[in-house]
Amino acid sequence: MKLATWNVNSIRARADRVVAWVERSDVDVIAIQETKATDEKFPYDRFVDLGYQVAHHGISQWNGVAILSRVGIEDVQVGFEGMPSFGDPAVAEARAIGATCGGIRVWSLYVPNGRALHDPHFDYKIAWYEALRADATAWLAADPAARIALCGDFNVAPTDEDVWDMAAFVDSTHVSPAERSAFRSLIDAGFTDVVRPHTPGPGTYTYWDYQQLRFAKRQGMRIDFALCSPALAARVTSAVIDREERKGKGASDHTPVIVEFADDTVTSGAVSAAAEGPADV
DNA sequence: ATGGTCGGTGGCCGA
Repeated sequence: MKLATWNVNSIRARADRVVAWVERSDVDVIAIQETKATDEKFPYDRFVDLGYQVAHHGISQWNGVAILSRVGIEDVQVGFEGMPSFGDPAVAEARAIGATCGGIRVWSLYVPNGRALHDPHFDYKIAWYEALRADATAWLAADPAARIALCGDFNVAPTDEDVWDMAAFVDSTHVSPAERSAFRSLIDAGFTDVVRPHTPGPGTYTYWDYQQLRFAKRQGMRIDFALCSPALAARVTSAVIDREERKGKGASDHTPVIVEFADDTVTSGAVSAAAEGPADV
């Protein structure tokens, strides 16, 4: 059972490339961020044709999150309890969608960027983290055996080795103590970065800025994660960061991150040959 | 060269 998370940076500009990646990657569930599309403009058919069910939440040309699944997609939830709003007037942005896929509670999350250390967007980012931590803590408290995956673009490099050079990040966002503390609160709440043990650093990144030839110079950041609850983390067999997908014309500035779980992890919702095939013969 | 690129949009803004 394979689960991926990927900030695609526009699903319409990148539809062919995303479809091709999904097709050859053979993933069962994909959490997508930054679709940059309203629900009306999301290319549902491209993925339905590949056998996926689609849940998308987009309300403007900004943000936008989706979950694609071929193991069922139930109890879709837009946003989480207490998720902060932003702007004047304050609006709830399209940064979180959850769904249960094959017994796993999957969240596709696009954490606010923060923009600058003293920008109102930075306070929004910290508040967003705190609300997520509070809600995620409640989910685990309600069911300590729950299989939960918090997937997405967390817009924080949790450790110094998650950026190419700390000297380049003086007075920058993504590495500040407040942001790292906010990220760590999710870890402390019981969620594990299950990819890191399989993709050790330094130099292992999920994002390279389009500017300044960052990819060619191998100057990236590890900011995309799949944080799993204890019961789900225990079932991980491997994980990879698909650096190849960052190459070439028309690439997103983020790469897909893929986690593989033990084969019997899917517990319900799957429409498979095994479920449909002959029994008691 | 104190920025170099993208995407959505058609006013520059966001990353």
